[in-house]
Amino acid sequence: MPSDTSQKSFDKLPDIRAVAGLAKVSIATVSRTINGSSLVSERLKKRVWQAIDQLNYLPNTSARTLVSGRSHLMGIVVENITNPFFPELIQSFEKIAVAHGYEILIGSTNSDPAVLAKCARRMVERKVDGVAVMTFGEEEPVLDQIMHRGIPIVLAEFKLDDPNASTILLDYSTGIRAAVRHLAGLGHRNLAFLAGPRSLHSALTRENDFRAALAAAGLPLRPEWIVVCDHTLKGGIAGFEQLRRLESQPTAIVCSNDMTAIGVLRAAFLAGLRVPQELSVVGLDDVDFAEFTLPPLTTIRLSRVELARAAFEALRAQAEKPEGVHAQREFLVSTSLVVRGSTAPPPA
Amino acid sequence: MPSDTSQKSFDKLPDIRAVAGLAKVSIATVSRTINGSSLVSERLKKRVWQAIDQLNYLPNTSARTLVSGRSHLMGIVVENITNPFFPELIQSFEKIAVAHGYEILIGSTNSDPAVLAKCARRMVERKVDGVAVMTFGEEEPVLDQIMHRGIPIVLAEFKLDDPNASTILLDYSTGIRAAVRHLAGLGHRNLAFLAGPRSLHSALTRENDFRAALAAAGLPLRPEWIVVCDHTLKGGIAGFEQLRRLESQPTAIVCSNDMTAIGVLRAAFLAGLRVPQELSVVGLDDVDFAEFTLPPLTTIRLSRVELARAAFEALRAQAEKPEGVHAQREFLVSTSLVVRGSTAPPPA
DNA sequence: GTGAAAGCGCTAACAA
DNA sequence: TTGTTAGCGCTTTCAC
Repeated sequence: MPSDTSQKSFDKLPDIRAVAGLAKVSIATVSRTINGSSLVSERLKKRVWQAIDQLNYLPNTSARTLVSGRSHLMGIVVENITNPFFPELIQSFEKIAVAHGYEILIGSTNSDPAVLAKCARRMVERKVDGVAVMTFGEEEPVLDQIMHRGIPIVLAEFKLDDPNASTILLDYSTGIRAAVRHLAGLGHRNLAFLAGPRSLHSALTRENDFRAALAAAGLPLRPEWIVVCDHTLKGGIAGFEQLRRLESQPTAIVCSNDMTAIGVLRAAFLAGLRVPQELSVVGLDDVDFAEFTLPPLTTIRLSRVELARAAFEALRAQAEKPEGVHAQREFLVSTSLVVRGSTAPPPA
Repeated sequence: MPSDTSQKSFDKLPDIRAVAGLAKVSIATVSRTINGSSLVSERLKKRVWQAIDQLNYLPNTSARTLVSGRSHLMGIVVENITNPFFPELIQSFEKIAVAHGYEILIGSTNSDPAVLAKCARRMVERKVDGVAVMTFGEEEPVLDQIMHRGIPIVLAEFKLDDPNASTILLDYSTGIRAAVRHLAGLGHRNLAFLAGPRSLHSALTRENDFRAALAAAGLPLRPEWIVVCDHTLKGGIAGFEQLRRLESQPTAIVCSNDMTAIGVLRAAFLAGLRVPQELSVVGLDDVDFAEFTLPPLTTIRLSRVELARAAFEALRAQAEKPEGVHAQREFLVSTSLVVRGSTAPPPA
C-alpha cells in the first residue's frame, strides 16, 4: 500500500494541504469551506468536511491570524485583583467572548503605569481585535499605543476622542438614589457615606451621587459623616471607627463599594453593634459573596454581566464593522438596589 | 526630504524588515537581537534596539508562533465557575504565567463533556504550549486530542499514562487531620462531616481522609453524621438541616469545602444557633472570602497559589525540555489548617 | 465554482 | 559574526 492517504500519519499533524489532498480539491476550496464561503458547491463541501473529520484536522490560528490580521482575541485590562469585582468581571467577559468565538487575554495593572504599558504591549503583539480597559479612571497615554495601531478600545467612565474608542458610562445615580430612598422609607434620617479614594473617578462620582440623592430625599448632610476610605475591607473598618468617634452617630452607612461595607459589617460585629437592628449598612457592586455575608448585604448592584456585555459588544461592533465606519459609541450600564438583610428600621 | 526613513510612516505598521532597514542590518540580525541570541555584536545590537525604539516596533506573535511552533500560551481548564475556588485559581495561574512571559487561555467546562471538547479544540487551534486540566476528576477521553498532538498536559488528582502528562497530587490528609486534632484539642468528641458528591474524586478522598483522621484521633464515627452534600451553599444548608433532624447532635461540623461551610454558617444563624459558641464549623479550600464571613471561617487551606504554581511549572518543564526528554512528573500540593473564628470549645 | 499562486512576518538552516 | 533564503499554514486575489 502506498504511504500517502492514511488518516493517521504519525510524523506530521494534518494541514490544509492534507485535507485538500484527501478531498481531491484545492486548498482554496478547503479554506472557503471552513470559512463558510457561499461559493463552494455542496458536493465539494461535503467531501471537504469528510476529509477534515477523517484527518481530525484543526486549522492553525496563528497562520489564520497572520494572513488575515484578525486574531479573534479580545483583551481585558483590569486593575486590582484584590477586589473580587474584577475577577467576576473577567469571568463574564470571558464567557461572552467564548460564546462569540473569541478568546480573551487578561491584563492586570495593579495601578502601576509600567505594568499597564507591558499589558498594552502584550495585547498589541498578540494582535487583539479589541481591548476593554476596565481600570475606572487610571487610564494613561499608553493607550495611544493601542489606538495608533487601529485597535478598537472601550473605556469605563472615560471618553477618548478617537474614532475607534467607545465608552461605557455607569449610572450610579439610579442605584444610589434607590438606596437612599429605601433607607429613608425605613425611617432613617441620619446617613453616613464611606467614600472611595478621591483620585478614582468612579469613587468621586459615587460620592457626588450620594450627596445629590440625600438632597433629593430632603435629608440633611453632615460633612463629618462623609469619610474617605480606600475601597478595601481594612478601609471600611477604619472608616467605621472614625465614624464611631464622632459625637452624633448615623443610623445607616452607605458605602462606596462592597469591600468597604464588609469591613463595616466586621467592625460593627466586633464593636458589639448589631446589624441591621442597631445599624443599617448598604454596599455597592454586589460582588458574588455579598449574599454570603452575615447578615446578607443590602447593596447597589453594578452588574458585571451587563458591564462585560457592553464592553464586548462595543469592541465587536468596532472590530467587525466594515472598513472606515466609525462605530464609536456610548453605552450606559445602570445600577439597582438589591435589598437583603443588612438594612432595617433604625432603633427607636 | 525623501519619504523613506521617517519614524512615523502612516500607512503600515513597522515590521522586522523596517527595523532591519533603519538599522542597516539583515532581518536575521534583528531576529537574533530580539531573541537574545549571543551571536550578535554589541555594536549591531545597539543599532537594532535603537531602530526598534524609534519605529516603536513590536514583533508579531502570530508569525513567531507559526514558524517556531511555540505560542507562549498556556491553557487552563476548570469546571464550575460558581465555586470561587476556580476564579481564584485562574488568577494565580495567570499571574505566574505572565511573570514567565506566557499568556493564558481559559476554558470552563461546566461539567459538560461537549464543552470540554470545544475547549480542547480551541486550545489545540491556538497551539498552546500546555494545558492544565483542573476539573478534579471529570477528565474525558477528549484529552487524547491534546496529548496526541504532543501538547503537555497536567492533571489534578489523576494520573495519565502518557509521556507528556504530569500529575498534581493533593494531600488533603494533612490538613484534615490537623482540623480534627484542633477540634479534639478544643474538647469536641462529636464531629460530623458534610461530604461532597460521591462522583467527584476529590470529594471522596476528602471524606475518606476525614474518616481516617477521626480514627487516628480516637474519636467515634457515627454513620448518620456523614452527610452527602454537593459542594454548594444550598447544599450546606440542606446538609445542616438534615443533621438537625437527628436525635443526637454533633458539636462540630467539618465540611468538604468552604461553600458548604458557608451554607452551614447561614443555616445555623437562621436556626438561632451561635457559631462558634454552640457549634464549631470548619471548611476546606480557604477561598478568599472565608475570612470575610461572620465569624471568619476556620478552614483547611488548599493554596490556589501553590496549585497554580505546580501546574504551571509542570507544564513549563515539559514545554521547555529538550526534545525527547520525558519530563513527566508528580507534584504534591499540601493543605494546612487556618484557625479563625468559627471554632471554639463545645458548650459545657 | 474552482484552482494557482502570492504573500502575511517571522525563525532557522545554511552560506559566507 | 552576519546575511540569504526557504518555508511555517493559511487567506485571498486573480485567472479560468
